[in-house]
Amino acid sequence: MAQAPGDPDERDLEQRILQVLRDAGSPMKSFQLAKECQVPKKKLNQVLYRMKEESKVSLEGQAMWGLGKGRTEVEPSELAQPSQAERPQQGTVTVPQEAGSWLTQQREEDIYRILEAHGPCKALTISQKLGRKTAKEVNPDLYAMRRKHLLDLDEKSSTWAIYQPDSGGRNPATEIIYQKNSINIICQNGPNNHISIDNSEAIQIGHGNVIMRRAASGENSSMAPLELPPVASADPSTQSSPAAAWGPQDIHLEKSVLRRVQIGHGNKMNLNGAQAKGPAACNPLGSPPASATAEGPGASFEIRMPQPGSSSKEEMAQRVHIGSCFLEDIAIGNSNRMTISSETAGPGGVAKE
Amino acid sequence: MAQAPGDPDERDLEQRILQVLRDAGSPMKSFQLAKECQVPKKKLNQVLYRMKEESKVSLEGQAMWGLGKGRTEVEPSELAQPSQAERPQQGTVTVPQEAGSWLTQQREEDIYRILEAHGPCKALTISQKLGRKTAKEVNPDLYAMRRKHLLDLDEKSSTWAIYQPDSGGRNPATEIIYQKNSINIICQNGPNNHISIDNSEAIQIGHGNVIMRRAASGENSSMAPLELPPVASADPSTQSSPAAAWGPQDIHLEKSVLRRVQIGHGNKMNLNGAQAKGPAACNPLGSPPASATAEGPGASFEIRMPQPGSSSKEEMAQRVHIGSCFLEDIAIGNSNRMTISSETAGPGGVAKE
DNA sequence: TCGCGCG
DNA sequence: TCGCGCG
Repeated sequence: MAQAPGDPDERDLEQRILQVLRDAGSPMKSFQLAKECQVPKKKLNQVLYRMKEESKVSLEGQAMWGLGKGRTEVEPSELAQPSQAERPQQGTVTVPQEAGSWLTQQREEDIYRILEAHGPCKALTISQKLGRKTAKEVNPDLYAMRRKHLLDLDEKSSTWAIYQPDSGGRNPATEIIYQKNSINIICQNGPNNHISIDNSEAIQIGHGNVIMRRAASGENSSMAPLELPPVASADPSTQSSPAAAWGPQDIHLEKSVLRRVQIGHGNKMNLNGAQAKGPAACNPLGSPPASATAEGPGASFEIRMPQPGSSSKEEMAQRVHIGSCFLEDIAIGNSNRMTISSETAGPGGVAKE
Repeated sequence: MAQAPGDPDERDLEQRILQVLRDAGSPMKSFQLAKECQVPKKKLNQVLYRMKEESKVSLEGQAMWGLGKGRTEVEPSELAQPSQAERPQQGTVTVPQEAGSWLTQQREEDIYRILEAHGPCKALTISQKLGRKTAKEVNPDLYAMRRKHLLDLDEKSSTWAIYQPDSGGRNPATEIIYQKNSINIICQNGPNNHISIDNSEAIQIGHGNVIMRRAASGENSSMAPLELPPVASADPSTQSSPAAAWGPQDIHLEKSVLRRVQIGHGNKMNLNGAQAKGPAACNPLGSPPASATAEGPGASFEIRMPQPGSSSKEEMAQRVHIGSCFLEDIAIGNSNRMTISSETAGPGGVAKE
């Protein structure tokens, strides 16, 4: 059978590989092994991967090889019975189960921390911060970490970053409704809707919300008071709102500047003498939020969720994600009320009711 | 330069590739192309990947090639200026930017739906459910979807599944609960809880919480005011909120600046007077806004998890993640109330009452 | 299992 | 850029 190497050259190479790995005492990169054994890397890999199947060697990281569990030509059946606590008999220290997985773990944590501290960067940069010289030295780990969904590679810029699973929609469809207007009414009936809002102000998301805004002083209310009368009539005595009718919410906010926002059902918001000022949120991300601050009355979204059966089975869920946002005076939920009475909003401003 | 193919064979092959793709009218697998062009796949790929750099072809899925954006030798500079609305002049229908990405999208959605409905399965199974015969036919898409973190491959069992980013901790190290504040009450009973809060102040997470804040003047009360009245009973008189109706919450905050925020159901928030500083709100992304803790009364977390016995079953869950955020006067949960009466919180405070 | 183009 | 073993 092809069980045995068959080719004498391969048998010889196999022994050389084992010897080199034993001498090294630690896992080695395949290119180093190829150099030591004086064979082309392709030939080496052919043998290495076969030896891996036979548990003679193990693949620690990408292109990183160590001695496997079976250090000699041991029958798998023999290994199956762990006899006693008599394992570490051939040197090789201890290393119970997974040969160099601890080292792999350490390397991955190092990489993770670098990306945490430094932000996205190229493989070469990561390597240098680890005291290495070439991207090649970290690429195996990087790609392995991508496979584990720890990292993400932007293939256009060859930039690695910590993978933020929330930033992208789960579903590959990922519909995005982009809004930037003064008054918007969006009705969603289907499931899996996704709304992305950017740089907005005075927002209501949900059912039957009300914003009462009485912008005083300032600019004479450059864009009209903005009053949004009760929508879904969800105001039967102010509060006895039948929460049962409300549907689930899945809210995802990212890279946004939000002010005086209500997200939920049956909310109310009273703003007296609002303060549109502020340091324009200091641009939390990078792209300028500038437009939103134009002190327009803001945008208003009115979202109607499925309401399949009316009652709340397991549907009454809220999923909220807020990332890289600047939020101020926000209410997210059901039956919220917000009253803001601020005077002397900005510096110098002395608004007396 | 090596810009031009140079090798006449390659030029010839290139033309054949383009002709075959044009005749086909849709993207083709590279092995099909190799058969049509009668060249080894390696040679074909060498040319295809070079042509890809020149935008003559595009890689739709893995090993799936289509005609690229630049159907001829168009200089990138020419494409850079979109002149007018005069784009689609070279035939090839419209297809503004991405050639066959729509097909890719369709295939990915099909795969996603199969895994959604059927649960984890092997590539062969997926292929068969798509009406194909071999795993080979879906593997390119599967691996591409793994790279996008849409799918996960269990390499031991060769099983594909929809990637659930929540199931594993982000950090390879493991879960970290990091707390460093004056008042912390954390109760977690449910499984798979994960809480990460950074640089917080006056936080309430849970149901039926109340924040009463009346920060007066500058220093004076650097740590005291914050009162946390009864929580559990949720004050039924005032609210009569049927907590049983409230559903689970899944909240994720990250890299955000939050002020006076309520997240939950039936909350109340009263703010009288000005708000805290301003500039601390800058830079929510880069280095942590450590200043937030400077003189804040600390953070308080009150989390009520599933409540095994009483009301709803396991539904009454809250999942909250807050990371790298600047938070100020936050209420997350149900039936919260927040009253903030601060005057002249800014510099040169002049406390009034 | 396969995506592979690799110099 | 590179992980590549590929039959």
